[in-house]
Amino acid sequence: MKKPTKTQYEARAEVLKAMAHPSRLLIVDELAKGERCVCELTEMIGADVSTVSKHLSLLKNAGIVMDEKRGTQVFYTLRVPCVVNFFSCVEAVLKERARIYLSAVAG
Amino acid sequence: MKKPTKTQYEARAEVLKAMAHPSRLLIVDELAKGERCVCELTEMIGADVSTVSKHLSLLKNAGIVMDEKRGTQVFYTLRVPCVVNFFSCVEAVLKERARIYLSAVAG
DNA sequence: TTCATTCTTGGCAGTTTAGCCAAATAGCCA
DNA sequence: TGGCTATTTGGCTAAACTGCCAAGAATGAA
Repeated sequence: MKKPTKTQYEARAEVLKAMAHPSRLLIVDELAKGERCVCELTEMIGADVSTVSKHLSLLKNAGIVMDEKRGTQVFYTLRVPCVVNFFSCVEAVLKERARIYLSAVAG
Repeated sequence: MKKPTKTQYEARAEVLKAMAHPSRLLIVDELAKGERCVCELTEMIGADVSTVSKHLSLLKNAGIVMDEKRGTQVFYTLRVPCVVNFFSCVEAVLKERARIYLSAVAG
């Protein structure tokens, strides 16, 4: 990887943006355990089905998940499981942020 | 890590959202090589200084970078270097996406 | 066919984000 | 102090995002 172009950064940003939403992170986290239908995810998230469906289609367009229709249900799975690894680093950032906050309070 | 709460997913999303922008990805990529002042980053990005400054302050609030003022210049560094590791997985997603696209074209 | 279920799509209102310019702030030097 | 450079902040507009409801499409059962 030499020097990514502007377009490459845009493509990368698109992938990250697809994950940068609480409900979509919950979806990814849940799919890491195995396939789930839209109805199951909808119940977990507690939003309108149409909202969840749009989140899923966004993740699908980003290339992160894939879907498979079986009967009236649609099951989603992670297409690129490595995205789950983001969490540990994100947690590290959050810990760091807590540290900053505490040291600011302590003066 | 048992079962992240809604608030935890929101915090995580905030971190990812901070990275989900082409210019901010470029910044992270560049800071991975070492500290840079605002002026250097501004030249690389090719946007108004004020715009770059806002991107940096966003990354800083997210806990991803930190700044140090020396003279009239402000130098930024990665506070949590592991974010650089996101790229390889993001690239995997992009490759997968290209594969989907090609198979769609091929029929 | 008709009905019920599951999911997707269209459309709308409210909120957030991006990027520019202008103005304010901070540090350095004469 | 005054001027110069580097950076941040405020304000504005345009664009993008979110979530709901309503409507449409697909499947299976009666």
